Amino acid sequence: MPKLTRMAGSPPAAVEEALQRLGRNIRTARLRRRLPQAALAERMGVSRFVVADVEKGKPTTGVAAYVGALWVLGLLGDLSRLADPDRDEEGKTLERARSPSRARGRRALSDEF
Amino acid sequence: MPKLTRMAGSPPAAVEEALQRLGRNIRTARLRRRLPQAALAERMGVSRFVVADVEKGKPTTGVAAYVGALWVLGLLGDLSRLADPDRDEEGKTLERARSPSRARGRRALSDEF
DNA sequence: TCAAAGTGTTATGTAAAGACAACATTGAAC
DNA sequence: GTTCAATGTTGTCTTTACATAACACTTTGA
Repeated sequence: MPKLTRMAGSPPAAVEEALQRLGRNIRTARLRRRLPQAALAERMGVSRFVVADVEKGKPTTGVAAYVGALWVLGLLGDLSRLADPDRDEEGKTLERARSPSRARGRRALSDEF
Repeated sequence: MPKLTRMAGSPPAAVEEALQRLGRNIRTARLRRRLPQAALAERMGVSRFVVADVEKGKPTTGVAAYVGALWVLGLLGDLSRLADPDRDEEGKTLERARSPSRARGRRALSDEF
């Protein structure tokens, strides 16, 4: 990836913090299971450095590394509720009586920050 | 990344499905908000192709893209519960009366699948 | 129906993700 | 304390993620 995109290079504080917390949580779960980084890495099929990056919350690391770690640790279940349409109350409100397969027409979220 | 790691290249079905569902959920949330891929991408500071990849659940795409999309859509809150140590019951059980900062000693999860 | 906007697809170039290696540092077990 | 495994750090090399651009296809709003 060229130039380091804004999101990956210097993400907004909220995104950065969310990733760091996720990394810490994964580390906590790993330590509780008495699993060295290298062992977790082996089960994921990556090098131990990727696990270290995940635990640091590195934004440029691939999703598969994060999700794979959750999988090995048996914590994949929580992921299913992420952005769950059934729980997206604001989304349900915005979607007034229609489900288009493309985003056309006036945009609900066009310029509010 | 050389060779396309096992996790990123051909993830276990559970991981692949989890990513695809997440991608679909993000897409649903975007459509409900009447936001074209390009507009979401612009707010994230990436190209529209990255958004398309996220919605497909592409495993090699950076986490920041996924989390950034959730952020723009106002769905970052759900992420904080991912791998939450307080909710990791199995982890709490395994951690019998200690919190090491390194994984040493007999491993709890060493060869069970 | 039909035009315009949204989305998908393909191709090319570039900069970084991830592997691997070697060494330093840290902390748990004894 | 001492030892040794776990983790952090640095550096090189290969492969690929992402940007950009051009074009085809599809949906929807008028």
